[in-house]
Amino acid sequence: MWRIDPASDDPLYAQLVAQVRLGVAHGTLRPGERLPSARELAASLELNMHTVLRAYQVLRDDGTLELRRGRGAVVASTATDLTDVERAVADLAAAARRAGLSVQTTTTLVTEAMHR
Amino acid sequence: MWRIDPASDDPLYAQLVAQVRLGVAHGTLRPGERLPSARELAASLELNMHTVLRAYQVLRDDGTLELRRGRGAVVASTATDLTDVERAVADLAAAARRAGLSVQTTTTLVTEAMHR
DNA sequence: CTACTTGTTCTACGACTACTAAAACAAACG
DNA sequence: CGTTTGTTTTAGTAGTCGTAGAACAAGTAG
Repeated sequence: MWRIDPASDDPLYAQLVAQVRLGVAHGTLRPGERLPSARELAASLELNMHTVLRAYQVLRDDGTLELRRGRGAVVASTATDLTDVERAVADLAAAARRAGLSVQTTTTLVTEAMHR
Repeated sequence: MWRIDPASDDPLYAQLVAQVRLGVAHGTLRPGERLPSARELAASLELNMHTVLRAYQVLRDDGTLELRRGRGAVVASTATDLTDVERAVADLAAAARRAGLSVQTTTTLVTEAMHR
């Protein structure tokens, strides 16, 4: 885990957010599991503590993580079954690729569909 | 068409990009059709010409539009059938909503799935 | 050919975001 | 108790977003 690309267009904190979300969605990160502390993760990734903390705070506001002083960041207990979603995602990816759609156009379509 | 929200978190040019992409995907904008000139659209939306032009340039680099001086912005001829994609998008949106996933997490999953 | 339209390029500015940095603080842990 | 860890504050640099004005080049239309 924790593959950060400083040269990416996406902000560093957003990359962390996406990775945690994917980990939780895929079951790699299980509810109750503890993530590295902000200082620890920042040191190992050669980032600033605030950058890591910002990602953690986004995920806390999102309901994905629970943050407490002295304990650190813990994955919240969501416990939803994502098999349907995973299959739908795979189907969409295949259809979009077949149609020659870009990733951006595809996510734009998804965002629009979910905003209704 | 052309509903811009200056208070949105998304940049103005990104909103324009998304709307053109959706228009092309849904068939509202057909290949060969001409979009308003950058100055014209900027005036009617009360934006700066550069903001509109930036959106047009993103779409040109994307292959969605063709830009030529004196003529303006024209929808490129892609002509792909999107019925499969539309159905897959609707299925995914339903599954994600059923699982209680946020729009962001869902698009993150889609992005990841298409990057493989 | 001429006049007009339209995209292209350049410089510049103010506002905001992203990231880093150092420090001090408060709550929970062992 | 001391340690760990998130929280908050202040500060600086770099980059993006949007606006603005101007000049330029390649097409279009008459």
